[in-house]
Amino acid sequence: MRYSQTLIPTLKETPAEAEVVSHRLLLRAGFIRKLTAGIYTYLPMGLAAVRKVEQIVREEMNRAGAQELLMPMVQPADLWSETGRYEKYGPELLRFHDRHGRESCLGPTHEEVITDLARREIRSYRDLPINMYQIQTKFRDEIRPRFGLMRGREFIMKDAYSFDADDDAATKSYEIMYETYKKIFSRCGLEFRPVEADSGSIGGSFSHEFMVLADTGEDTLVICSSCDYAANSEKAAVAAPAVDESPMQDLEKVETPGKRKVNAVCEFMDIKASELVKTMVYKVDGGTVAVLVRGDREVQEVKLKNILGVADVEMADDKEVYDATGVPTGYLGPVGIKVKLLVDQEVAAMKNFVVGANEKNFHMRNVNIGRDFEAAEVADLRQISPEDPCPSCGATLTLKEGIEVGHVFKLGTGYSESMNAVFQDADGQDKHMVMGCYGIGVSRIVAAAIEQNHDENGMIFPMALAPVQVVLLNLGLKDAEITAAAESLYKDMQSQGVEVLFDDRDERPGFKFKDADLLGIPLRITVGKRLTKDGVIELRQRKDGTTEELSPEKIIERVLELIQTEMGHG
RNA sequence: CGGGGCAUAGCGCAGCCUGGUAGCGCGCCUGCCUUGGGAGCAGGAAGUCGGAGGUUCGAAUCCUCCUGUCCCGACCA
Repeated sequence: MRYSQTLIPTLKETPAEAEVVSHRLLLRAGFIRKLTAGIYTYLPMGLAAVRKVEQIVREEMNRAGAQELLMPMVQPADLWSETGRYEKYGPELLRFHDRHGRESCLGPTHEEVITDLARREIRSYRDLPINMYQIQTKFRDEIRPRFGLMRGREFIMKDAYSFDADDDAATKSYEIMYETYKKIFSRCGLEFRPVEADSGSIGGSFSHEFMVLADTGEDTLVICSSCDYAANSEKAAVAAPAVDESPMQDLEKVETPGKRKVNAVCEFMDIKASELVKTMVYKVDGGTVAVLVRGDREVQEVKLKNILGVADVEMADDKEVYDATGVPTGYLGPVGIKVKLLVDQEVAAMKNFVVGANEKNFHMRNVNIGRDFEAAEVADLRQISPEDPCPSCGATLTLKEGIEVGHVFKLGTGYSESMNAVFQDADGQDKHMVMGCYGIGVSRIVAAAIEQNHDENGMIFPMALAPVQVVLLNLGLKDAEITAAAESLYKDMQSQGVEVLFDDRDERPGFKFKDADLLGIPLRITVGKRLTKDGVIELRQRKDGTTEELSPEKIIERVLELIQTEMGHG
C-alpha cells in the first residue's frame, strides 16, 4: 500500500485524553480514533493489526478442531430470561426495544445464543464433541471505559463454546483450549501467564485467565516464587493462620472521641492495626451483612460474593450503615450487632482484639469470638497479601499487575439445564450437554502488545502482529533513478508476498523516519542517495536498530529471511 | 453512582480572576527554498468560544441549568 493513498493520520502531539502508553501510541500513530466514550474506529493500520491477531486466533482455533461461525449481535430478551441473566446481568447489558416493542439487547457474550443453537441442532452423542467459535464485535456498557482499546464498551472478541457428552470429555475440551491459548499468545509475541481465576458472572466450575504482564494492567496476579502456582488475587486462597492460644482477658470499653479510622484508633489506643478488627457493612441482594477483617486487611469482594452466592455486593454508605445498625460508621463492632456476621478466618484465630463498641465515640478492647459474639460463618474473606505463604507450596509470593487477554471457563451443565439443551446418549437416555466457553480479547491484545513493546519513539511490533512487515522509504522523490529503484523494489516485494507500506510521500527524510518509528513496523528499507553513490540500500530493524546495507539484488532475499526467522519464534 | 478536572480553529493550549475588536504553537493551503532524523522564509484559509437560559449598554469571560468528555473512587468506616 502506498502511504500517500492511505489514511495514517499520525500526530506529533499527544491527544489530551490518553493516559496509558498503548492508548497514546494508538492515537498518535493513527491506528484508532474515538467516536464516543469507549467506542473507536479502527483506521487502516489499526485494523491491519487487529486482522493479524484474528488470523493467528483463527489458525490455532481451526487447528484445535473448532469451527468458525458468526452469531447475531442483537439478541432477544426472552433468550436471556431463560437463563435468568436478563435480570442478573445488570446495566452492562445494553437493552432496548425494537419497533414492535420487543425487548432486545446487544450481545456482551453468546452463551444463550449458542446454547439455543445447540439444543435445536444437536441430537445425538454422535454429534459431540463440538466446539464453535466466532470473532465478533461485542458490546458491554462498562461503568467506566478507559485506556483506549484496553477497556472499551465496543470491542472485538473471539468467543468459543464447547459441548461434550460428559464431564471427562468436557475437561478434555477445556485442556485443548488451554493449550491452544498458550500457542496463540506465544505466537502474538506476548509475555503472559495463565492464572487460576474466579468464574464471575459467566458461572461455571473452574477457570483460568491468561494475563499479559504489564504495569498498566487492571488485575493483580499472585505468583509463587517457588512452585508454578499463579492466580488472580480475587481467587487466591489465603492459608488459615494458627490460632492464638492466649488466655482471654476482660472485655473493656474505651472512650475514643472522634476516632473513626483504623489509623486514628490505633494511634489513640497505642495498638497496631493487626490487633484491631474492622467491621465492614455490605449490601447484598436487598439485605445487609457485616464482614470482619483484621484492621490492616482488605475484604475481597469476589470471595464475599462467592460465599454468599450472590451476583453483587456493594459497600453500604454511611447512611445505609446507620439505617441498618443504628451506629455511625467508625464505631461499628460485632458485639450486639443486628446484622448477619461473616468473619474472616484470620479474625477467628485472633484473641483479645479491638473493635468498635456500636456506640459513637467508643471502642472495645479484649474482644473474643465465641465469648462476646458469634459468627454466622467463618471463611476466607480477605485479599491475599505479599506476606502470605503460597497456598500451594508455602513459599513466598509476589504480586504483579496484568492485563487479561483470555479467559477459559468450564461451565458444566448450568446453561444446558436452564435452556434444556439435551442430546440422546448411547444408552438411549437424554442427557444435558456439558459446556465450556473460551474468550480472547482480540482488540485488547493489540493494546497489550503495545504496552509490552514500545520505546520513546513509538510502537515496536513483533512481526506476527505488525500491520505490515516492511516500510519502504523513498528519500529521492526528485531523483529519477532512486525513485525508479524504490518503485521496482516495492513491486517486487509485493509480488513475493511481502507486506509493505511504501512511503512515497513528498516529505523530508526526518519526517518519514519519525513516522516509520512511530508505526512500529519491524523492518525499514531506505532507498536514497546511498544507492546512487554506493549502490546500496539500507535495511534497519525497528526492535534493536540493527542496520545493514545491501545491494538491491540481495535485499528482498534478506527481508524474506528475517520475516521467516521472526515469525518462527513469535 | 460519588468526587474532581476539562470543553475556545483539525490537534495541543492561552485569554476568563478584573466583561469592551478571539489569540499562540503545530497541522492545513499557496509560493520560494530545502531533502538521511519531525527544516527555513513569505503569504493565506479556518472558530455558532459545548448547548440553553439569565445578568448587563455589552458575555469566551459573571450566574443557573443541561450535555459531552477525562481522571480518581465505587473495598478499608
